[in-house]
Amino acid sequence: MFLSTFHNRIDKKARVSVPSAFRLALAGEAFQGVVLFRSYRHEALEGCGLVRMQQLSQRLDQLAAFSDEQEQLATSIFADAEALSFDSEGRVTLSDRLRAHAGLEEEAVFVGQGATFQIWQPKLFEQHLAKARERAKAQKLSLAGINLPGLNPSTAG
Amino acid sequence: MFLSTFHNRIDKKARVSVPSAFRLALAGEAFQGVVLFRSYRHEALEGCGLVRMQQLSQRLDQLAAFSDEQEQLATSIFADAEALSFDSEGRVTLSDRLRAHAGLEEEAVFVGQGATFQIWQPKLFEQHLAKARERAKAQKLSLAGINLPGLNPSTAG
DNA sequence: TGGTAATCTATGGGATAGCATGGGAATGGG
DNA sequence: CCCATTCCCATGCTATCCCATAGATTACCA
Repeated sequence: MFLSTFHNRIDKKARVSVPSAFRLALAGEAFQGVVLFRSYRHEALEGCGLVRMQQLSQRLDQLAAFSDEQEQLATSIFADAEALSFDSEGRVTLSDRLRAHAGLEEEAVFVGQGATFQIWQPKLFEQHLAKARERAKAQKLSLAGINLPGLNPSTAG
Repeated sequence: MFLSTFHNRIDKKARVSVPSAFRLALAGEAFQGVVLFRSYRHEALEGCGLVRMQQLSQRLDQLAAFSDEQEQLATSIFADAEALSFDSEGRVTLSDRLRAHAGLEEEAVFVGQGATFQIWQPKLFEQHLAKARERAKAQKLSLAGINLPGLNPSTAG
């Protein structure tokens, strides 16, 4: 599981430490590294382990229940994705293409999303988070019967 | 289950003992620690075990991969949550971010909420409790038809 | 029943290991 | 032969581990 947010530096060689908590979440996988691709919705990167990408691939193969749009989306993700392995210190090197898309220069914010994570340029993430929080608060999040204290007003005691 | 209220000190290293009763409630889980996040509704922290978060993550993941709502919810919930493991004495270290949100300095009040718990700054909790009691009194709240001696005035002999 | 010993919880502080970070050396493809 | 990437080592900081103490409660035994 990817939880919390971490704030790391990108050095002159475009290397950045993947937070140890995230590395721990991937410790069981054969491929020691992360898969990164450009978010189609945000000026940010999406990331996960290789295992998840494989599962996604299988689901696409077996199920034809996806819409054309979704299939296209998935295809573009696979085409865009890069598998980056950890160096001995737990860092990965970001390509120019990835950095350009997310506006990454000297700092990166790693954002846990449960099964996946995102990488943001600090200022952009600040804006994004403010918006997300506001909307979440306004909408009384009640998706799929999810009931979380502090999110659903109805659970007040 | 998290029951009762406990009053513990926060030391200079921002460590605080999680009440042994709460640790006992989490004894069966693989991850020995707690997940904390900032409450939306209060100037306080919400807490639970990692298992609860994983269940949430799975439900969210199955629901609608790549949907806007899914992503927004994931950001609101998981980006803010921190998984803090117990040290050998059953303490956790609070981050600056968590402490700032709840106004925590030297003391913390752990408040059982059943499936979850809260952490409050003592004075703020006192105020919160007073308000909650007042409201309950005014509305003569009953728990959805549940008749519990000592809670429902009407049952008094 | 009373008194003492043992245990557990909460707390504090010092030592140590791990993490994030930076720079140089070796490697290999163009 | 040059440039870019990867590997390896050094460093400061912080978090974690480990030990010590005190108070309270519980267990035990006479």
